[in-house]
Amino acid sequence: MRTSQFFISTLKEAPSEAELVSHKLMLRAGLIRKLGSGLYTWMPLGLRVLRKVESIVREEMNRAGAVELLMPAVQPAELWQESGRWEQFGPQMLKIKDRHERDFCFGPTHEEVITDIARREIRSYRQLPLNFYQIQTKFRDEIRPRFGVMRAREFVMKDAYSFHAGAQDLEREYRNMYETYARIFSRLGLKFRAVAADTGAIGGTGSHEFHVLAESGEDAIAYSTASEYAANVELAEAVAPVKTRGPATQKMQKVPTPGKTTCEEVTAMLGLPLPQSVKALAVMHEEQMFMLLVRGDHQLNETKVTKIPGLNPFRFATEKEIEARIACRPGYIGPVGLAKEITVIADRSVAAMNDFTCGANEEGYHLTGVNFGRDLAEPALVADIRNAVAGDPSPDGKGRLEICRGIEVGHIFQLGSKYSEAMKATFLDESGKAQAMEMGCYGIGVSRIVAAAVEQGNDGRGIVWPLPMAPFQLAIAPIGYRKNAEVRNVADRLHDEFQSAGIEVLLDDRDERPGVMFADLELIGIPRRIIIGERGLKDGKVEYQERADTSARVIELQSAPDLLESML
RNA sequence: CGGGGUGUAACGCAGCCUGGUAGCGUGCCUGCUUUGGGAGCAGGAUGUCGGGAGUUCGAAUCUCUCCACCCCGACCA
Repeated sequence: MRTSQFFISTLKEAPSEAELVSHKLMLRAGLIRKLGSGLYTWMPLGLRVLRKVESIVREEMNRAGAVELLMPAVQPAELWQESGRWEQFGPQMLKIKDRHERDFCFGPTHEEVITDIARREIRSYRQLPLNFYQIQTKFRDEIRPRFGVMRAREFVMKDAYSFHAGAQDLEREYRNMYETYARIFSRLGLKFRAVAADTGAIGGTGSHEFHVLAESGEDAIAYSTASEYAANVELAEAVAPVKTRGPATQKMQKVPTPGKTTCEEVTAMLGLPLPQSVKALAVMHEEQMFMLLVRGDHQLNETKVTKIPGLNPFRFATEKEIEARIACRPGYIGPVGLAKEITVIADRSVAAMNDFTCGANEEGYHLTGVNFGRDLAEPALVADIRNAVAGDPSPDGKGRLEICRGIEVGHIFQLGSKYSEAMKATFLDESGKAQAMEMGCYGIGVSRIVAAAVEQGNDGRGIVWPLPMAPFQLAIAPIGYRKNAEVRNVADRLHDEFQSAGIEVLLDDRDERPGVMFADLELIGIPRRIIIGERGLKDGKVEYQERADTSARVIELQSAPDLLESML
């Protein structure tokens, strides 16, 4: 490929809307262009990268025994009403009407469509198991699209759905997909980690997320330093502290804390350590109020709270509700002397505290030296309601937890029979009895992978692609292409040789000055380049440099075929 | 959705407070020179100043309204 026949459009400065490195670089390198919020054109150069990812995903899915198909992006409402998700999916689903005023949606996912296929096509256990997949554009109307194609509304996804005669076989395929995903991300050259995950809205039993590790990732991952344990912080169990509660050693005292409403402010003022304080949060389930207690240095985990019976769904109490039921302004509320109808739920670590500090239920005052059993009743319920933090014991009992950040690029679920039952996808088993199929589903954010790779691989000069994702494997940069016939001839010859050997080579025949060429080639991140100049050619030499190298090395023009050899 | 911010040339920005008919850098076009790290000189093109309404002799600038985009958003009780 020659630049003159291709399209490269780089920017010296990134558009101001871009915040993240990957977003900036993808715009500057001309990989993508924005059309609207969360809507991006994949420019020719970016599309080459996207296709690379797709084809690796496709190869590995095929190798794993999955079968590719392609479902419509636009789906009739009836299917979604049948599964109950037409309403449930909420505003994230783009709903549209056709000319007959019939309801459709632009598919955010395809469980319904594939289950419909399965119930029509699969009748016998003899046809099972099956794993169908597609690589396709999805649309999810995100509340806040951001970071370019990292969280776009329209994006490319590989989604696979498997069907099984029993739970055991589902588990087998789940493991198969787990291994396949690990192989895919390894082949893509990404640093990643598989973590246990919450099943979220899609439902089901077992679930793992695959995260590309990056500081800018939107998800926090807790992992053990001493074992394979890794989980999304949403899910990671914050185990009970090893230390049990100590005896009460202080008298409860009411101390004035005017204007100090946060645990940080109160402990700072009183000269106490932050972990000695308790944060009280008033939440509502319908008309009932609950008070949740977490240690001052901990954070509430809403997902965990939702799992407490009787608290799904819950919301935070308004200022008015707090004043009506506790007779106190927010900022000073606490569990002591609370009305009986307010249920107190304490985090495990709070339950193990003695002599703690909390709000006094009186504006401008907090209590110190508070102890359960003496100053107030034991909490009605002790549960895990906080986020795990670095230093917590690992839930598997091996080592301690560390926290890192990741970008979710894959997610696998054991769905069970949720959809097959709702949509009556049954098969006849060996005894001729109709049974609901067991299902699994497996997603990969293909377009997000591209952004994640840039996030993981970049330097001051631009993108550093993992070799398998690079838009071209080799660049030829001739200096004085138009002016010097010998330079031109050598460049053309090498281009043709490499190209016919199957190397994806880009010949920069724009006749730009060297600085411009180098800057562009480095920005777009082509992993290897050969520089051809009059100077070196006199001695039969050219230069070779890899993207990560700081300087080029001079090689014999004669040895170019060896170089080619090494690339194949 | 709530809060904050920004919309001026392809990109980055100034001008707005204090109203007087739009500018800088980069990029783009032409010519000459140059050619090993984003060239120099000379010449040139490009703006519904986000849209609409209003105030005014006069609006990028003031007022109202709509739109788009960006950032933050459990709580810190």
